[in-house]
Amino acid sequence: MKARQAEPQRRFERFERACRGAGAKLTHQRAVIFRELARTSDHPDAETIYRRARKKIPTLSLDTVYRTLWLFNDLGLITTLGPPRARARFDANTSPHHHFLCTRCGAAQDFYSRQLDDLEVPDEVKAMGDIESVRVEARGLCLRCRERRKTG
Amino acid sequence: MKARQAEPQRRFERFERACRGAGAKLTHQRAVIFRELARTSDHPDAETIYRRARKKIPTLSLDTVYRTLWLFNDLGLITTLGPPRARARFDANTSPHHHFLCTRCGAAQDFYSRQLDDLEVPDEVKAMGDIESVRVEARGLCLRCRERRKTG
DNA sequence: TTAGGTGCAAATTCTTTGCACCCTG
DNA sequence: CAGGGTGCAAAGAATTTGCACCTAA
Repeated sequence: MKARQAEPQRRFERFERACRGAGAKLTHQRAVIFRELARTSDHPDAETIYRRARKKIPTLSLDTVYRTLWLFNDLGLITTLGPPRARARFDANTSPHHHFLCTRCGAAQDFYSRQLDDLEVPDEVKAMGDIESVRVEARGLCLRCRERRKTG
Repeated sequence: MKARQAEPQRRFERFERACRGAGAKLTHQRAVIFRELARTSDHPDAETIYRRARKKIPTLSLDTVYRTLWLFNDLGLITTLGPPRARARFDANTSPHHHFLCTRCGAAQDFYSRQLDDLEVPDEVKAMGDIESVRVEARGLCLRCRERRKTG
């Protein structure tokens, strides 16, 4: 686990390539923000990243952090926890089920699978706390958005 | 799939029991909001539920919807998509991995499992769109929060 | 009756935008 | 040097809170 996380350099090179490939400039801010996110595994929010990055760039502004993070997200360099562009979303279905989330529009669909309901997680995870539920989250472009991409 | 969702009555009874059990009053607003959420599987946000519930109770206010939803969440009657009390959270780890989320404090931890990386989802899901990733999301009380619950 | 619940309005918190200046390519 | 990027300040969303009245138990 430690070993897998110790690849900041590799990630940074990937970041450079992605920026160049997309014609996005490689600014100091972007580099610092990316490194700050790549060095941790605690899934920080924008405010937290802002606080940390300011130690390197005291003049950095929070809105730049937001813009930069969503750019990275669009470039496929990072992802978000939970539904994309999240605000709180609720689910009254308390029976075991799983989710498909559209990365473009955020739409969610339930799906069912006996096999997935009984998934075993590693002991390592059981040691993180008292597990209440285990669900599968599939992400991708939903049919409607795939259609739209072709059209508009 | 249809069959499993067609249990609004059962859900509603569960809702009544949970309210009574917790000493929470069974108000008209709560009943309507719960039913509105239980009847759908589209994982609406608070605003959407508000719009729908207003057809039944035109004087309903948005803040009541919020209060009610979080109450239901605390009673274990509903859950949220993604991290609890969500604001956007970011992840620069693009290698296959999975998440443990604390339902109390929202903390996230990564975990790894070759076996879970290769999870197969039902064909039904592949028909929902172009799947980009499949991850496992385990939820529960993290060690720190479990400790706190005992103490304070 | 009465404690908890609701609606309203105002306050917060979180995120996005417009614009003038700056810097990478 | 040109066009995208940044910082600032202000706007806009989303969510929460204080308070007086209302209602289920």
